[in-house]
Amino acid sequence: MRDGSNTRRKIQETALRLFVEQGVSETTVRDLAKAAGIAEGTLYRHYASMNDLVQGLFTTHYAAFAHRLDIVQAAHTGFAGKIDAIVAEFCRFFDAETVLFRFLMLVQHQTLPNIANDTNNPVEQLSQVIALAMDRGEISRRPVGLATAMVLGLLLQPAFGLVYGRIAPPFSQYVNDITAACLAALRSSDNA
Amino acid sequence: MRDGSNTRRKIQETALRLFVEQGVSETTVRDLAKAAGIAEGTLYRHYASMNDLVQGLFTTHYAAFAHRLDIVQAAHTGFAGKIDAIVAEFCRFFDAETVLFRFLMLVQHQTLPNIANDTNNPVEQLSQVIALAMDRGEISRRPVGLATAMVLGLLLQPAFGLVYGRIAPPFSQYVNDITAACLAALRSSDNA
Amino acid sequence: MRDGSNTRRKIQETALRLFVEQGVSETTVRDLAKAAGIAEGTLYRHYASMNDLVQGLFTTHYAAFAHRLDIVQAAHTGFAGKIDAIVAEFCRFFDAETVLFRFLMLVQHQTLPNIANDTNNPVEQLSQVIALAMDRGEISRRPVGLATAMVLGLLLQPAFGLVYGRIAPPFSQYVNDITAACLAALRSSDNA
Amino acid sequence: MRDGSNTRRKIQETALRLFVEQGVSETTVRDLAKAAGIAEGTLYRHYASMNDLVQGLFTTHYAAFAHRLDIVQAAHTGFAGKIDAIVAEFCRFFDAETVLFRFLMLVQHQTLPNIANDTNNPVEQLSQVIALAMDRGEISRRPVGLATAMVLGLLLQPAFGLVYGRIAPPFSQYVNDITAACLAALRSSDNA
DNA sequence: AATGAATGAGTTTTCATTCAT
DNA sequence: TATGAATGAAAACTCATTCAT
Repeated sequence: MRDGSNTRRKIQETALRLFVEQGVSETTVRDLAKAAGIAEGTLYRHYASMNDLVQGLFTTHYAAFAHRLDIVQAAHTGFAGKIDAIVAEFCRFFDAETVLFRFLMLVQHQTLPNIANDTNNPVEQLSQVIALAMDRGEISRRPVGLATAMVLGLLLQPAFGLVYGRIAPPFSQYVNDITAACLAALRSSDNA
Repeated sequence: MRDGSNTRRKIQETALRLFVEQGVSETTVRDLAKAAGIAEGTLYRHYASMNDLVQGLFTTHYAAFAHRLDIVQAAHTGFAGKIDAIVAEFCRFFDAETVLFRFLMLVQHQTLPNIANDTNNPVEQLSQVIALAMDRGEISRRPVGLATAMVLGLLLQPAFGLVYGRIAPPFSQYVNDITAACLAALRSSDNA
Repeated sequence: MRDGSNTRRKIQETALRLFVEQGVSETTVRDLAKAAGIAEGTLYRHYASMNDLVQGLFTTHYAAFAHRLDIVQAAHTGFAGKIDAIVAEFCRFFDAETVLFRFLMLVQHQTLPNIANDTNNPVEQLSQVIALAMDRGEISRRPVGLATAMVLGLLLQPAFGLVYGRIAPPFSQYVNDITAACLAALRSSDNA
Repeated sequence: MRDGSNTRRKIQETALRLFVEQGVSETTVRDLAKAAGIAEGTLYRHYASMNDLVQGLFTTHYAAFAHRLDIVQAAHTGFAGKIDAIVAEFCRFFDAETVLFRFLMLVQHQTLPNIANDTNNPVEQLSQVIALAMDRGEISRRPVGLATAMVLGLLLQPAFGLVYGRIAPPFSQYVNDITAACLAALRSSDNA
C-alpha cells in the first residue's frame, strides 16, 4: 500500500489525538507533521488546508455516528427501547474510540452552528425520537428542544466526567443508570 | 479617566463579547483593541498577556459564581430546595449575563483541568450538595461524580440549546421543569 | 531640597547601576523608573530622552576623569612619575566608583567613535603623555597609537578581571605592579 | 539550494557584519533579513531566536579560536615561543577575519560571565600557558589572573586601536613588538 | 515637578501554505 | 507522493514617549 493511504490514516489518527490533547486552534501543522512522522508539506497532498482536515474529520465521523444512532433506534419500537439503544451506542462509542468521541464533542460547539439540521446529525436523530415519543404520550409534553437537550446533557456531561477523571471508566457500565435517568427526567413534569 | 479602571472595564466587556462571538483563540489583540477603542499596547498595561486576560476573566467570575451558588443553596435545608435554588441561580445568571455565562462554558473545558477542586468551583459546590443528599437518603445511591454530571448536563445542555436557538428564551421559564427533571433523574435507579 | 535635584541624583545612580548590571540597550525606562522609585514620565522632566541620559552621564564623567588625569600627570615631570600617577588614578577611580567606572568602559566602545580627540578624553591625555616621553627618549620609539593602546590594555583588562572575579580587589594594590609593567612594555623593543 | 546550508551561511555572515557595524542589540530581524536577502521568517528555521543566533555564533567561533590557540602554543616548549605563537595567532585572526574577531570582542563582555572556565576558552588557554611559565620561573610571580589580563590587554586594546583607526593595519606587523611588550611586562616586577 | 495611563510604531515570533527538488 | 526550506502576512508583545491630571 504505497499509495499514501497509510500516510492519510496516520495523519488522521495523529490529528485527532493532538486536537484532543491540546485543542484544535492550538495544534500547528508543524506539531502534526512531527507527531505523525511526515513532512509539513505532505499534509497538503491529502487535505487542501488544515481547516479542511478538521472539517473532514468532523463531518465524516459526525454523520457516521448519526447513522449508527439511526440504525440502533430503528431496531426498537417503544421509546424506552430506543433511548436505551441510543445511550448504549453513545457509551460504546466513547469506550471504543474515546479520542474520536472527544474530538466530536470538542469541535461540535465551534462547528454546530454551520451544521444543517438534517438527519445526518446525532442531535437531530435524538430530537426526532423524542418528538415521536411525545406525540405518542410516552413522555411528558415540553418543548422538544428542551427534552432533547436534557437527554444530551445526561449523556455528554458524564462523558466529560470520564475525561476529567471524575467518573470511573468504562462508560458502558452506566448505561442502565443513564437510561433510567433519561426516562425519569423525560417523564417528570414541573407541576404536582 | 485618570485611573485606568474605565479602560480595564471596557477591555473586559469587549473581550468577553468577542470571545463568545468568535472564540477565544480566534480573537486577536488587534480585534480586541479596535472593538474596545484602545491602542493595542494598552492591553498590556492591564494584563501581562492575552492568555492572562482569559485566565483572569475566567477565574474571577467562575469563583464568584461558585460563591453565589454557595449562598443560595445554604438558604435551604432539604435537597429539593437546594437543587431548586441552584437551578434558579443558573438560569438567572444565564438570562442576566448571557455573554459572561457563555464565556465560562466556553473556556471551562480548556481551563478546568487546571482548576483546583476547592469550593470556589461551581462543580464542586454542586457535588457537595449531592453528596450530602445521598448520605441522607434523599436521592438514589450512585457515584457522586455521575450524579453531579447528570445535574450539570440537565443545566448546561439546555443552556447551549438557548444559545443555538433551539430553545426559546428566557432560561428562567424552565426552572421548575429542569428542577423536576433533576430530582427525577437523581431519584431514579437502574434496577426496578 | 524639594527642587528635584534629589530625584535627578536618584535617576543617575540607578541608571548607572542598571546599565552596568544588564546593559544599556537592555535597560528600559520602566526598569529605571521602578528601580529608582519614580514614575516613568518623571525621567522626561530631567532628560529629553533615554539616550540623552546615557550621553549625559558618559560625557560628564568621561571629561571629568580626563581632567583628573590631566591634573595628576601634570604634577610630575618624568614619564615614570606621570605614568605612575595615571595608573594610580585609574585604580583609585575603579575602587571608589566601580559602577561609574564600569559604565564608562561599557559605553566607551559604542560612543568613542563619536568622541572628539580633544583633551577631555582620557585616551588622548594618555596619548599626549606618551608622545612627549617618546620625544624625550624616555621610552622606545613605536607608533604612539600602539604605545597608548598597550598602556590602556594593561589598565583596562585587569579592571575587567576584577569585575569578573578573576582578580582579587582592591585594584589599587596592583598600582606598582601595573606601573612597572607599563614601563617595561614601553621600554621594550622588538629587535635585540 | 535544496538544503538550507547556503541560507544558513548567508545568515551567519550577514549577522556578523551587522552586529559589528551597528551593535547586537541595535540589529533587528528586519535588518538582518533584508541584508541577507531572506524573508524574516526564514531566520527562525535556522535559529530559535535572535538571541540563539548570537549565542550560537559566539560559542562556535570562540571555542574554535581557543582550539587554534591550543594548537599553536603546544608547538612550542618555552614561554617566549608560546607567547609569540599566541600573539601571532591573534593578529593573524584579526587580519584574516576582522569582522568575526570584532564580533567576539563585542559580545565577549555580555556573554563571558556565562562561559565555563574550560579549555574551550581563549582566556583560559592563555591563563594556563602563563601559569606554567610562572611555575617554571620564566616570568615574575604575580596573581595569574593579573598576568593573564596584562597579556590580554596588550593584545585586545591594540586591536581596538586598529578598529578605530588609531593604529595602522595590518595587525600582524606588530607581532614582534607586542610579543616583546608581553615578555617585558611579565618579567617586570614592582620592587627593585 | 511628578504621575502613570495611554499611545502607536516597531520588534520578535508564529505558522499555514507554497514550491523546487 | 513526499520532502522540508522558504515565504510573508499576521500575530503577540515591547517600549520610548506623550499628555491629562
